[in-house]
Amino acid sequence: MRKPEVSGKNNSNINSKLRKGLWSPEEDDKLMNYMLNSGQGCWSDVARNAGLQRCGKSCRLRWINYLRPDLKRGAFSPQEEELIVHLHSLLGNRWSQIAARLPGRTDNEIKNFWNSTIKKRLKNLSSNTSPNGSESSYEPNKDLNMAGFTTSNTHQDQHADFMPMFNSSSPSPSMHATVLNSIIDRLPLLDHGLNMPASGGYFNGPGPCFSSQSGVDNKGFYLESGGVFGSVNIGAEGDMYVPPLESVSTTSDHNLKVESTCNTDTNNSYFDDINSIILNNCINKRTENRSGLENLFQEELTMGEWDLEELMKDVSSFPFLDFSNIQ
DNA sequence: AAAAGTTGCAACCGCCTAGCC
DNA sequence: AGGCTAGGCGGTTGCAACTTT
Repeated sequence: MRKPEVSGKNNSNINSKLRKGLWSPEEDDKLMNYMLNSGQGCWSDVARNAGLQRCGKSCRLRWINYLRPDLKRGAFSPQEEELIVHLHSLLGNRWSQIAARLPGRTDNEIKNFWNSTIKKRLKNLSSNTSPNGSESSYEPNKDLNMAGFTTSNTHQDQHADFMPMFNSSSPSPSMHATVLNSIIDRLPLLDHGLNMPASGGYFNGPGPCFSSQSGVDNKGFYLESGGVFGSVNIGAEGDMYVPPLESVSTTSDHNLKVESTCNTDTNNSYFDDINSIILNNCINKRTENRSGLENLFQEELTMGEWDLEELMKDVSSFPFLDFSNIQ
């Protein structure tokens, strides 16, 4: 944490007035009141109109990570931990994508949680289970990786974080990548207000608000205990409404770009089917053993059985997955 | 009780992309 | 096409709080 401070830049009158560091309760009140009354617009306007001597970016961050009314706060539940582990094994360090599937949680919160609690736990597990007990052999993602992704911790190797390992009999890596992306694209995604309309429509009702997305079928899922998502419940509320799926594909250098070949106009039944297959493959299996995270992590270390061959078989029967253009 | 070490997490930084002109 | 700006993201930092010695 940082002490509240005034920016030290002297070459700009504006910058020299901008505060940095911790937010005071008064600042929080100003931002909260402004957001509740006026809604989100341009963040630099928000900062100015709310009477805050902060940059827009700082206001945005404060709102998203701390002030948003739908934030859950508090410790992560075992179910949430489990889900984070699963999602991380699929998505890597795409914290925003992971957060989008955890209602009331922010990417920053999940990132911090991962880097402190889960990494530490895995490190301990790894040192306990490795033959030589050497800590230097610790590779977080590799330990976790039920899908067999190879990992690296270097910034430049983030691409590799998401590359599946293939044996000699596997189809081409690009085909697998396509399949993986189609899987990722179909993981349930929660839009908990990070992308609010400028009109302020976000505040039309109390509590969490899931917005619909234009251009995508609005069906979504309703998840029940023991349903599509197995026994994974999110928080005390239990059941979740999950809005339509959103593509995860990205062109950022930090992430592997895998072109989705999916047709977004796909018949809903395909979404239902593919989600059943995917979620049954990558989540339900893992929730069968409910005797605690230790077991879960141990399982991750020893099984790694996310059967891509089986998945290929399942997935390839869906016409919206067109592999014909894969090189 | 005090110093040293560790942890948790809020906030910043730098990079990237999209949109606008 | 190129420059500028805002928003978004992941990585990193810094420090209060907590724990250990």
